[in-house]
Amino acid sequence: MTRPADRQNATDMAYRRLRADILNGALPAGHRLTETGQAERLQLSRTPVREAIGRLISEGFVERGEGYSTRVAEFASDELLYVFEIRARIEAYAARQAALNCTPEDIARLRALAEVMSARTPARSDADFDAIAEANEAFHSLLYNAAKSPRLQVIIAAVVDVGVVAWTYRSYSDRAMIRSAQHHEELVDAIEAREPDWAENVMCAHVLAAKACIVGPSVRDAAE
Amino acid sequence: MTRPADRQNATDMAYRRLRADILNGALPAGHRLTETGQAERLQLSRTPVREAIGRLISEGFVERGEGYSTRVAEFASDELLYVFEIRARIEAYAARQAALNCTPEDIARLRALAEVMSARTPARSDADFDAIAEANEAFHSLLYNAAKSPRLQVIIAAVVDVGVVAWTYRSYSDRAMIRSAQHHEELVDAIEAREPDWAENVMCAHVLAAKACIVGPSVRDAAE
DNA sequence: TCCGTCAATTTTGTATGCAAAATTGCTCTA
DNA sequence: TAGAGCAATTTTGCATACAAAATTGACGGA
Repeated sequence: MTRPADRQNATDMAYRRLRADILNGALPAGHRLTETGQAERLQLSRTPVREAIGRLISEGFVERGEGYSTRVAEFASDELLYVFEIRARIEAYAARQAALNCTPEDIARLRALAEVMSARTPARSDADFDAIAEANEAFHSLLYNAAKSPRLQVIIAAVVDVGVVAWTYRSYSDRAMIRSAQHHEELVDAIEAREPDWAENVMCAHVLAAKACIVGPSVRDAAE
Repeated sequence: MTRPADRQNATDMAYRRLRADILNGALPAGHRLTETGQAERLQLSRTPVREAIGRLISEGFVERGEGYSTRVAEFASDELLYVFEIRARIEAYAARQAALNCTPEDIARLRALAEVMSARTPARSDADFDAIAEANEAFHSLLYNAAKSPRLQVIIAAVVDVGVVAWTYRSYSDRAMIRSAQHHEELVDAIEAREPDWAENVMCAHVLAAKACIVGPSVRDAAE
């Protein structure tokens, strides 16, 4: 068995599974990772696991201490604040580029996703939450892809996913959820109007609003 | 020989050498990379070279096409513009954090570096150019480290180094060089004054000025 | 001459072997 | 019993072997 049957290489699979397990908490911060141990758990040899861990280290999800100590990275609470600050800037730029470059088809798809979110807001059931989260992810992905910059993809992988560690719409109040849905609609309007400044600032507000929902008002000013 | 004598592992060495060769043009954009070929060139086995190439791919310096085709990534000319736009935002944020977090020792070191640059400006010899470039790199590194965020390090590796592909002070006019030196001094002043907004905006201007020097006025508006 | 087909070579993906460094834990001594 | 020292195990880093996929090139037919 040199190649998994599902037409996808083992390294990528190991990377995705490890990252997913870190992000969803199955591998909690501080947990020790050994190549052999994970290889056994994922039913792979050391090589793909080793490469996956290498990528996760270079992206900051995993840390190497002194000696043979490889652990899931801890996120200092203010690190999460920084991440949102960086996200606000990067995603605002992506929105700006989208306003300049989006095709009409892209805009139609964005609008459809924004409407899904609005229709389900405020969420009242697990199905609502899941549908909103899914549409939200698709919305933001579409936006990143509209700014056709490989560099932007790398950055977003490094930053956005980290923010997601602690992220869930379930921590949003009804007001925050309604506002979030309105932000998405406003973004589409700004992009359709080809107003890069508008789009940029709405997106910036959107991310900073998310930050406030996640970290809570009590520590809101700690980063500054 | 399992460990190179110079107390540094082979994977990191391969990564640094490959990246350096890409950035300085020894491995030009579009050049095909094979694991075996580079392993032979760098006098290493395939494993560390493979891991290094994997990192370079995830950072966007190297691309995999269809099939067995692995090449040094091409930078579309507008990609370089995007990179400067992203840099302006990220580095401005780093400067902001520096204004908030720098220690007095950091500030003293920044000032010393800024003074080195000013003293050599405008550059009249290769020694001047080299000294300025070195001080400039040290200055910016110090700034990134002041914002103690691992995430920021990853982003900067992915973005800042790319901008350096085409970068050299030699393409600066005397006026631009003088302005650049003044920007550095102003940055230190803003940081010392603990004025995050001032630092942020000076840095933003600094990067956008660099963009104008690199890409030239003729294509200055192409990104927008 | 040009094009299709097939075999040889190249390249990548994965597994595994081996050595060095680090950790662990056991034993022996005081 | 507590602690120091040493041996066994674990873990990582690198090299290499092997299989599958892709490329290349040569050969033959039209």
